[in-house]
Amino acid sequence: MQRLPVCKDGISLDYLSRSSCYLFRCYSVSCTRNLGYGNHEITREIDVEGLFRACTKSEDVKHLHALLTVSGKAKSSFVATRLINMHSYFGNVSLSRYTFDQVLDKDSYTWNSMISAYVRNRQSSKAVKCAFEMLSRTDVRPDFHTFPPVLKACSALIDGTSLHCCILKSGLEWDVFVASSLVHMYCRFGFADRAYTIFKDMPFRDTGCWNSMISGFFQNDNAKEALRILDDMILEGVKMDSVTVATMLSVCAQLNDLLRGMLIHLFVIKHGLEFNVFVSNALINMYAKFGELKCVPNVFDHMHVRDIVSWNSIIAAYEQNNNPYVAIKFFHRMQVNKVQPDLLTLVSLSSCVAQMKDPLWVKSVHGFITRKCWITEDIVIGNGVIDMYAKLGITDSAQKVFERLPHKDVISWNTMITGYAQNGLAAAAVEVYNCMKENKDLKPNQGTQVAILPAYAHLGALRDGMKVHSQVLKENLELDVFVSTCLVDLYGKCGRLSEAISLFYQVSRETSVPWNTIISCHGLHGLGETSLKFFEEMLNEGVKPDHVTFLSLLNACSHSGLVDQGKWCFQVMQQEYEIMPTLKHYGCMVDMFGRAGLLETAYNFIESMPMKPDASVWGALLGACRIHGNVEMGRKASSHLFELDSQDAGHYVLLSNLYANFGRWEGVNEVRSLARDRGLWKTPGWSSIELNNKIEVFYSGNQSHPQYEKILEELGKINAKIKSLGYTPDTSFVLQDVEVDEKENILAHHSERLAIVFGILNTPPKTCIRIYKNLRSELKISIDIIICSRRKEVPDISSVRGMHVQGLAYFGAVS
DNA sequence: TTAGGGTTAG
Repeated sequence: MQRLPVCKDGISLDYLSRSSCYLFRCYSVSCTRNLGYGNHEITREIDVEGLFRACTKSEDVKHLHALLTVSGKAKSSFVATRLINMHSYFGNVSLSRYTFDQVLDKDSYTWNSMISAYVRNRQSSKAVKCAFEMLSRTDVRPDFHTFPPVLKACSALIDGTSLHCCILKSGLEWDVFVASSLVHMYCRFGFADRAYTIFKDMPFRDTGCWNSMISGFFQNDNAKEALRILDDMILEGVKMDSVTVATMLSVCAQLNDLLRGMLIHLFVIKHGLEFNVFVSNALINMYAKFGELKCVPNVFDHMHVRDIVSWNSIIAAYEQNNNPYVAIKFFHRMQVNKVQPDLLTLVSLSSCVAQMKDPLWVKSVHGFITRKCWITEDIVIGNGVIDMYAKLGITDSAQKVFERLPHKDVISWNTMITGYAQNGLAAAAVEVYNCMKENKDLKPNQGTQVAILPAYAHLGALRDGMKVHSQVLKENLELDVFVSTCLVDLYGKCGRLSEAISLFYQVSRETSVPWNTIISCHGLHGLGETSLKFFEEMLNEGVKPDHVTFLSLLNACSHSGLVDQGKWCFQVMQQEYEIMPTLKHYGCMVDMFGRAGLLETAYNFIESMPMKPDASVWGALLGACRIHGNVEMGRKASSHLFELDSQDAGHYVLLSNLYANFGRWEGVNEVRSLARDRGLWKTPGWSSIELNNKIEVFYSGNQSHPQYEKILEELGKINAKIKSLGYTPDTSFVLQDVEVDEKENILAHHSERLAIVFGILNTPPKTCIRIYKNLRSELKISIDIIICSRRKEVPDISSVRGMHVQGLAYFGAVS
């Protein structure tokens, strides 16, 4: 229905053609009766006109087509042209072509209609091909109607410029429709200046032409110039119409000018344009971009006619403002209204599912998209599905969809890299990034940098991260707030806090995100006081903290033993900023009390929680029990943990370690066999070091490294040396029931030691050696270790940022 | 009879 021109403004087709409808029904009945005798005939063309108007669905046209074929009328150019149009309105473009091919005396109307039929059904290349076929003929001439639709359809500029030549030859370039279409086409290919030259020289400009130029500048990211053209338009006394208004609403969104947008909304109401479906859709989009969700349902509910774009817009409005549940409600309403979702509906829907993290929705959404074959049709939806799987943590499905994409663009790669990085699989993210760099047709962009930098930060791969930094500087992206925040995070996590701070002060600090980053990385390195100072500065600059800010602060307090300050943060968050604590906030509090040895307080705190504590909360308590050696409390925490999440090997390891510390080996064996029965094994610990652009990974006891013998020899020497300096190994870290000698041996061959020695062997003296260890990832710190035993320097501990205390203890740096 | 310019995307 919506495709029919009479429905353009939402007027019912039935209303317009009630009389014709009656005629069509009578005619059909009489034809069906007479078909066997072959004595019926449509006599007057005016009857055909009425019959076409009576067609309300695809079947009507097919029926009428059959009748006209029987009567021999379908081949006449007059009737065929209408059939071509009617079939194309209902999306049956192949039937349009069939009708077209049957006509012997094709006139310009027939050709123009066929071209428009292709354009109407988005078959651009066929439209252009058909136009060139027409131009090559001598029996028909192109006219004012020929070029506008073809220019709209030009899928490559080469077609556009050759068509421009044809237009010049035919002398049609001053027709206002033709020239406007040229303006539109050149703008579409990014040649706004060329379009403007044509526009300027036009002897007469109608509103449509001004609209083409305004939208042209807007689409070329030049909203300011679009605004200037609008001013010129008003100066020349040309009135804004619904198209101008719809375009200008998008321009306001791009210019970040809500006030102007609202003034246009007033204009819309004053001039009765609010019932135009395009204008209302544009209003919804504008308010959504400004996050003004209050205005959105008002506009939507007042619409008389809603099309698929209206539904998509309101769904996207809530989806983009992190309100997936309301978005889904509108999706259900759309289904109740029997509006079929299209590709863009599903793009928004997959993002909603990603936000809701609802595994039940994932399969039905992916299944629906697959049935429609949309993944092969459009890259955006493929990227959406990858993102959906990645956000739910199902990275292997994301990878499968990614591999099967027929064409991958930069965003597909960025989405895959981000997907791995955000699921803690930084090494996989780096692998994808390296593959991407091998593809010479792809140019990594700002999104790529934002995707890979957190992965490097997570791995502690400072050198690789710095390479990205140099790329950022080359491309003048250092002022981009997303990129620079990632760089602050990278330098911060890798212990280069002074660099992080100087970068931080170069960034725009209007939102909480850069503040959260700088607070968090100081917290990670045990500089909780500094984190609190940054928080104070943030408040002084008038930036509103969010739940992440408080998470970073609580983490900082926890790592620095600032219990009172942590309690203060927890209180301020709720009372002053009305942020309800989540499980993560509770987890941080428990961790903070636990680390400070306040195990009873931590336990009581859990008991007082208004929600059911999850595995991370009990895990924090268990971790604290392990540090402070409280077996009884540890058992309590474990029983809750095993009940909540019996599949996480880490919980078993923690409890087993706790028993081991007290020499309660029967407890150790019990827990270990429990874990084995459930098919759980401890994640092997590994350490890595970056050397000569290569990351070397070491596992404890792994003898496969080519330098293993050399490393072992050097390690023996160092161990002997530090022992002679008075270092006693803390064998309580060895959680196996073996003799003390053997415990020392195990300790001496921990993966981080192997990596450090490899570093010593392969770098010149006084080089800073940076080790990354996977099992301490909850601290997310890189380990700066100064090897004092070899360098004969006593490190000033306060200057060694990002120091891994346990690592330093190994080599006697702290006694 | 046939035509241009507008709204939704990661």
